[in-house]
Amino acid sequence: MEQENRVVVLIDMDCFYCQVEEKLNLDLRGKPIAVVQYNPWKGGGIIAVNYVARAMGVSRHMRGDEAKEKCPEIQLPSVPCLRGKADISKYRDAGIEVAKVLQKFTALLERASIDEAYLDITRPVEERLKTLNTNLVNTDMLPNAYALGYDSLAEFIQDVHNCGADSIEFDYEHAKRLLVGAVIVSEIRAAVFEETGYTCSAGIAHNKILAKLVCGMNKPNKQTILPKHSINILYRTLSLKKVKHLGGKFGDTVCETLKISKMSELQNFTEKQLQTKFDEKNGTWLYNIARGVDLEPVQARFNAKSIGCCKQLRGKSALTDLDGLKKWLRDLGDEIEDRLEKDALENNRTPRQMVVSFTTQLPDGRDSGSSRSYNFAVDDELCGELFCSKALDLVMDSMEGVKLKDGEPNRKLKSTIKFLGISVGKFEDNSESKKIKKINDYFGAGASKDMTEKKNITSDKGDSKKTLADNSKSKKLCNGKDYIFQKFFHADTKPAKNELVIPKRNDDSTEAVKNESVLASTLDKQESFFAKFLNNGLKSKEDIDKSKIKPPTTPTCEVVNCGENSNDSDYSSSTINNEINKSIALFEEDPEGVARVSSMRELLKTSNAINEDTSDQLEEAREPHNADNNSRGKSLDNIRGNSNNCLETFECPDCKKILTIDMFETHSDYHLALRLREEERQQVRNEIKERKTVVKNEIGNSKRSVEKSEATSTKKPVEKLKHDTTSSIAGFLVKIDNTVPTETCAECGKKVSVEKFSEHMDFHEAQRLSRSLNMKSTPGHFTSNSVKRKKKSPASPRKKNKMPSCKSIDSFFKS
DNA sequence: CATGGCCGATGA
DNA sequence: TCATCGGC
Repeated sequence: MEQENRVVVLIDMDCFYCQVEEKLNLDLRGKPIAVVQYNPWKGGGIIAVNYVARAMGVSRHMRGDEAKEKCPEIQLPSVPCLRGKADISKYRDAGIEVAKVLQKFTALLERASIDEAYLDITRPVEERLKTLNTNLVNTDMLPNAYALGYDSLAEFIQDVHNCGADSIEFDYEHAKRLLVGAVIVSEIRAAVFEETGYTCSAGIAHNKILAKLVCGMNKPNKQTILPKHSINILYRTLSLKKVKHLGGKFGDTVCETLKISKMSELQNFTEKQLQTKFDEKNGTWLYNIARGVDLEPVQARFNAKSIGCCKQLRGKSALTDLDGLKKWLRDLGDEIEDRLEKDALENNRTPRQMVVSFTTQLPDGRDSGSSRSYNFAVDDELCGELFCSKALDLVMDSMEGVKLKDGEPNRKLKSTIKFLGISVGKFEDNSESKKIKKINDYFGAGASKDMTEKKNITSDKGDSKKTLADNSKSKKLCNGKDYIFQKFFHADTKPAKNELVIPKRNDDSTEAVKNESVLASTLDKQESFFAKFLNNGLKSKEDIDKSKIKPPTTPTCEVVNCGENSNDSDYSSSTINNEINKSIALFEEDPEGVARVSSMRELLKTSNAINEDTSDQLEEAREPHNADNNSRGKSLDNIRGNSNNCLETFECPDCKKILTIDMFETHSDYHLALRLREEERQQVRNEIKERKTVVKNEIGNSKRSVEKSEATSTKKPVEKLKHDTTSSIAGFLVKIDNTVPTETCAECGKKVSVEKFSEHMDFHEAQRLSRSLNMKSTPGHFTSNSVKRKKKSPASPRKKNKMPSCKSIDSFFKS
């Protein structure tokens, strides 16, 4: 699964905002429409145009009034306004709805924008190859699909069937995978349509940039394959500026300094030449992309790393006084509060930082942008009021306050503000702090004392003997580990020897606030549970052995939704990403694993395989480090080391990763979550299959098929699982027998048999974890009244020559 | 006055 | 940490 042989897909929703409006208002269907915002002035600015309206010459960059001239019957639904700003929340929600469908097909999904997502389906393709004979793939399985460089898809399929015998350049193994990928993408797009009613287009290639490039070649509601041997055909006429990252100033300088304009011309330069003309990094990037190579991995990211809102304050609305500034900061802060509230419910996370940014008019007339950040204190109440007041502080600070006039505390600002924005980011997972809180509660009164001790340690620069190893809470912490074991394995475990230090988030407000910043910086370094799993998991046994010499570093992970960053990482972020991909790949290699219900039970059986030797060696390895922690920084590192490296390790029976005991809970939940998702994916596949047969049956007997369609599509997902309830993880949720005593789950309201209750709670735990992994595990739902998909093979005139007519590739793109 | 409001990445 | 860029 080398980077060059991936199957990467870009899914792009067709004129998304228009589709959302059409779904919400049936009157708009089939009519020419454009979505506008701020309609008062010249009919508002157009932000989306549907294809009916495009055919009549309406485009973006037009005002509503212009569109009306071009197309008098055009409908102009308007983006609602909230607090004086355009409110795009309904489109955001729609985007999430779509992404949730996509996510059922692969966890390796990167949401690139509100309506776009990259999918790495390399693994699913390999899986499908085991059961699907590519020679049986035909155009009926690929409606609305195209292969670049071919006049018809059939010719490309024929090439694959012939193993590309006609052409020397033909990379059979790769083309075969793209073809199978295209079959999967057809299913994905069908599922999106079935479940949401939205159409989308897709590009299928071996990397992100190419997938993005070809996605736009056939729209709407179409998908395009880019076989390797067609890249040069594409590049011959492709403007360099159409390639992602080259659309801006950098692209301009590349074109100017090299005196080129087409992508293919970039191939005339050596890597060295490109590196000297630009810099090393850009040089190799250009060299690679000129040959269709882009190694950028698809990141597993569902949620945005930041949530922000801003407002352009042009002309008269520019801010000149303090009241205006306050008013807008309050509105922006309130919007952030609203969105954070929703985000916390959906994603179980909290931001650690806010940034306020603004632009002001300089004396010379030029605009100047600035931004200032604030890290939330532990006891900050994250509300609009706080955002507003902190933002005000930051703005005032960097603008040197208000200008005073005539003794009166006047409200004139030093310079007018033309743009204002607040955003929050650096998210931290709530489940982690909740778990920590739970453990703290378990420790009882000791927790608060521990906190003060820790504060002293972190702030006490010179004192090296106060390591965490020798304080009195060691015993209690051992009990805490037992507690974790008992909760998740319902079994007694032997008392542990090594201490487990739990980092604490909850502050004791009665304590002095002096050291708050020190504490905050300690928390800066705190990793999410999942990050710890990943970073520990990516160490092989050999690495652990090596760590006898050098204490293990614990790189933070920036791929989880918390968006952790790390400066002291030994691993590049792409390496970490690869590890995520691998762990997901491991899960995908085991589709039958669904049958094994309780990995927790299995883990219990094998949990005795604790490697005491390794842990002892690790303990030794850390000693010299402990002895040398004079500086505060070292002391902090030491705390991290203690909290992250619980010293007993074992091998996960599911994925063979070496784990530490504190990762037990998280790791088993992780596997459970992955299996659960796989089950969902299978459900989607079965649904699609079922629906296809239903459509076929419809031809023969329309009445009967309607009944069947109703029967299959209106069933609740849980009921659908009944037939294989014994082997299914989702069987946790199914009440098998009415006579069995049940208990109502406080979390989801479902009735669950008492016997299965603990497993049910585990399920919720897994769900929470799943959320923290950006992999939501909401059961698939098929609307019963959604329009059935009509299959239609593209009736394109079949030409003899394989090379396409030399129409400029640019002409495929909308301006 | 006139793409505005997003988001992510990067380099110093 | 902040400024700037790129793209939807």
